[in-house]
Amino acid sequence: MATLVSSGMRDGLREHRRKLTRPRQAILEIIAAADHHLTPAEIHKRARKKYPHLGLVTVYRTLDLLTEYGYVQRVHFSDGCHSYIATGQGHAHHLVCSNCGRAEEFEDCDLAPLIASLQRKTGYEINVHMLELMGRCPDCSSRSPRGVTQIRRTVPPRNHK
Amino acid sequence: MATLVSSGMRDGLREHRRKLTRPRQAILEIIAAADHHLTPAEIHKRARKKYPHLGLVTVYRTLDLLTEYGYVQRVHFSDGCHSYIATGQGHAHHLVCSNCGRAEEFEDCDLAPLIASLQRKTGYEINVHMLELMGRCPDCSSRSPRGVTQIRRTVPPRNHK
DNA sequence: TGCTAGTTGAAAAACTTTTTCAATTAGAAT
DNA sequence: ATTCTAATTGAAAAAGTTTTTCAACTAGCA
Repeated sequence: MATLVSSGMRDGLREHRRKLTRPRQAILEIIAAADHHLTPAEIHKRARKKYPHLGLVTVYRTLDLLTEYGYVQRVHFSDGCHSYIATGQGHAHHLVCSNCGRAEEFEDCDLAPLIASLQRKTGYEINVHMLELMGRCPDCSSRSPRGVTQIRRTVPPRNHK
Repeated sequence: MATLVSSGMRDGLREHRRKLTRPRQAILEIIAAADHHLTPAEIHKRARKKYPHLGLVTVYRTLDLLTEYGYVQRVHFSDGCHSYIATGQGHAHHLVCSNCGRAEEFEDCDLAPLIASLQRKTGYEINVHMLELMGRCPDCSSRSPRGVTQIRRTVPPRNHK
């Protein structure tokens, strides 16, 4: 598994004359192994366990690189902070559980009709979109139907700043 | 016009036992008069011309308040920065021109079918969404069809940070 | 006119993200 | 294996935005 990550990534990086370093491996492995989105700080903390030397700056740089090459995706939050999540195949958006942080991916094309209709109505050439959806996942919904008791919170509730 | 802004706002604020102060008037007037989204820093700069004492902290606090009560809306950018724009009637999203910053509003209900379909597919109770669309508006498109020459740029090109 | 809760501004703090730069290292060539 | 070189790293500092603190101030009501 770690091998898959590494070999797939090595090839991808080679095409761009980029190197597969231990820090980069550590970071991608953390993200690939996570079951939900992670902040740069959290990624740093986790990756340090495997590679204690790792600096936060490298995490940021690596996340930029991985995002650019499509290995991970940025998740935007309304407070302006970002989290990162491994990329599935060809998907582009996430529906994140506001309680446990679990994320479902959905396809870009679900948004296509809306964009097409708006382009027609407004005359804009729409080329960038950012969509984030949040809500309670089925598990969290059934565990606390009133939204009061929160049984397993795996995501920092508030400012992950 | 300024009167309309003030009187409408005074009533709204009174309901919440909030005061209509000079700083708040100045800030809302700036946003209402603008033809496109403004960053807190830009709002601060402009509002200072009318009310030189104004501190940036007050701008942030006022923007939170105005957003909460629905007088303005936050526009999210992928770099994590925010801009603010006056709220139209019942609209909820914006399509922002990446060249000149002009913004079109479109209705929340345009997004409803997508959300309904995702709720059905995933079982999530979706209660928060954030959608930002960007592209070239018709004017900017026709002025520089190749996207090379940019004739009137009224928005800071890059990091408004 | 006075009272009081709400508001303000300045300074400092809190954070996230970026820049700089000397030291290090992966990967290709030898 | 060894060498070479461009890419990469980490530490520190800088750059930004946004929040917190707190004493002074003020809008709105009695």
